[in-house]
Amino acid sequence: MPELPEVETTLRGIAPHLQDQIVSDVVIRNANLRWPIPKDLPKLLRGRTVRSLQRRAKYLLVAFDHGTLILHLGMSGSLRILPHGTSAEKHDHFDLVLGNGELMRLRDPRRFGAVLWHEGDVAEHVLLAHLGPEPLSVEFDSKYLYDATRKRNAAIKLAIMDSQLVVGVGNIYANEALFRAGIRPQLAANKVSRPRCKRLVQAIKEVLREAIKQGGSSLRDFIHSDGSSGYFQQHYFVYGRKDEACKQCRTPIKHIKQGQRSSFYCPQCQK
DNA sequence: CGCCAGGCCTGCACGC
DNA sequence: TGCGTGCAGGCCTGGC
Repeated sequence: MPELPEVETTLRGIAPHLQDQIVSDVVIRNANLRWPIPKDLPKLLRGRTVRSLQRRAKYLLVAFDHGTLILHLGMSGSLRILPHGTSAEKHDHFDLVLGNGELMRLRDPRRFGAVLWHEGDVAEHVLLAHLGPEPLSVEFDSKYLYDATRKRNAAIKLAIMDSQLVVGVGNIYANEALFRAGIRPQLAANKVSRPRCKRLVQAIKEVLREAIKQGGSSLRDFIHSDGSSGYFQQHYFVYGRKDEACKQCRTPIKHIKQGQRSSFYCPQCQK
C-alpha cells in the first residue's frame, strides 16, 4: 500500500539505476491497469535515454527528451530493479529494459496502478494539473491550511486527504497526523483553529518525514527483495488499533467510517 | 463464501 | 451558467 513515503523511497531506489540509461526494450504483459498502458510505448522508448526522475504526489515521473513516462503504484504496486532475463511472475505487468543489463519491473496484483505517456510539460497532464502543494514543501504551511479549509464543512480528515488541498496524505498518515495533532478526524475542517492548523501541518510533515527516513534505512532490502519489506513498519498510534489501548492514555481507540474509509482515533487525546 | 483494504478518478447532486 | 463542494461508485486481488 504505497503512500507518499513508499513512493519517495521507490524513487530513490530506482533513480540511480535508471538515470542516463538507454531503454533497450519495453515489455507489456498485461496492459489492463487503471488505464490501458499505451501500446506504442515500446516504439516510443526504444533507444531513448532517461534524462531525470522525479516524484509529484504519488506519481513517479521518468523524463525523456521527447516526453515523460508517468507511473503510479496504485495500492498494490511495486517497482524492482532486476537483472536481464529474470523470469516474470503472475502480476508482473510491465518491464523497462535498460542498456546496463538491468530492468525495472512493475508488479501490481490489484492493477490500480498506471503507466502513462505524456509529451510536453508533464505538469499540465490532466492527472497532475489540479494537484495541491507537496506536503513537505514550504508552501504547505499553517496559513495555507487555515485559508484552504475555511469554506470546507467536510471533516478535517477528508480535507487533508483531498489531493486538491494537499497531495500525498493517504489514509494511514491522515489518521496518524490527526492523532499527533490532537484533532478528531470528524471535526469540520472550517472549525480547526489557526493554532491547531499549525499543529496539524507540523504533524503531517513529521509523520511523512519519519516514514521516509525509515524507508531510506531499508532501501537496499526494498529494491532487491519483494518490495514490501520492513520499511513500512513505523509504529502506529491509532491506525489499525481499534479497541486497543491508546499509547498515551490507555483509552480504547475508536474506529469509524468516513467517506467509505476507516478512521481511528483516541476519544480522550483527540478533541 | 462474503467482506474488507487501499488510491483516487469519475459522475452525480447540490447550493451559491 | 459555472464553479466549488460533498458524496458514492467503481476498479481488482489477496487474506481472513
